[in-house]
Amino acid sequence: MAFIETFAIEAAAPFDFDLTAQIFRNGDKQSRTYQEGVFTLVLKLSNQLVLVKVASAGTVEKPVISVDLAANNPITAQDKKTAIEKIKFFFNLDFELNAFYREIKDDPVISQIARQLYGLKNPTTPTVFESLVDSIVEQQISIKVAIALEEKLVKKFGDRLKIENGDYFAFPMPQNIAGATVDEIQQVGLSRRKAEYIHGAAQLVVDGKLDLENMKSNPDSEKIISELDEIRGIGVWTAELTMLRGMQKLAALPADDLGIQRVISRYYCGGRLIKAAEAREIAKRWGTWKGLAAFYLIIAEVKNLSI
DNA sequence: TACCAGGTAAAAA
DNA sequence: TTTTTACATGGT
Repeated sequence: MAFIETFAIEAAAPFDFDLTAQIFRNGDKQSRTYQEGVFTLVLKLSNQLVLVKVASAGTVEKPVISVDLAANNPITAQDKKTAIEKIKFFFNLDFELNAFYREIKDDPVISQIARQLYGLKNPTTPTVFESLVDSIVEQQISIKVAIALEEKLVKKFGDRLKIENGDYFAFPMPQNIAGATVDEIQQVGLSRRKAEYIHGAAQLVVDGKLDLENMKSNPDSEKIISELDEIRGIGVWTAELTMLRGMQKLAALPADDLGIQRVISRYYCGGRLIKAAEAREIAKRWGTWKGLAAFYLIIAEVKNLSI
């Protein structure tokens, strides 16, 4: 018999939960997905795994989400508190999107896209480590291949939660990865190099030599990039992607990314090939929200929005 | 079939 | 110092 906690969380308006959660609609049902209005993920809390289900319970202008926690052991007050913090961070619930919309109002291209994607937020990962590992996996390979490899990684090394007649998996902890051999990591289909990178990064976290969570509160982005860049297997692209996706650093723009170059070109340069420097130049007009603006362009491309 | 896809480190020039 | 290559997998 499972232990259940149900409650609601208010979010800063505007926020379109369903639009935001849509990027998970093809996600793995056993770890993270969005199906029929319900977003599901597994969180590793202090003493146990918890299955989290989130749905919209409000409107874009009066956003409220309902949260349903399910676990095999009693859910403590501390567990509930941590879960709320994680969910708030995951969807950036306290972030005021209007600050972004105000900054871009003089750019007709992005502001028109923003009108069509009104209330969209940039979801993150429950831990920075998860974004870092995902970013390494995604180096050089297509996003579809990367997702397939990430799913295998989660099921091979992530902790399993058996609940409600189903099996669910949390993203592997650093100690799960560091405790495995490079051979075992490579077996999910990664290159030898990437298996070494991921194992090495996990080992640094376990040894206390790399405090990824602490980087969230560091306002010096250049410092974070240079610190991550020193780690084997992590370059500027991986560092910036990790900051944008794992730390809610919405100013971070992975300008070396071919996909980001493509969407910037589609909406600003008529589709011709552009380089990172040109992408960064165009991004200057987005001020401190470069990464969030790029995220809007990516979603606009996926939805094939025109301006 | 061969080539490419949201890079990086190491080798070669 | 700058340029080229190996890397693993799945889609086209």
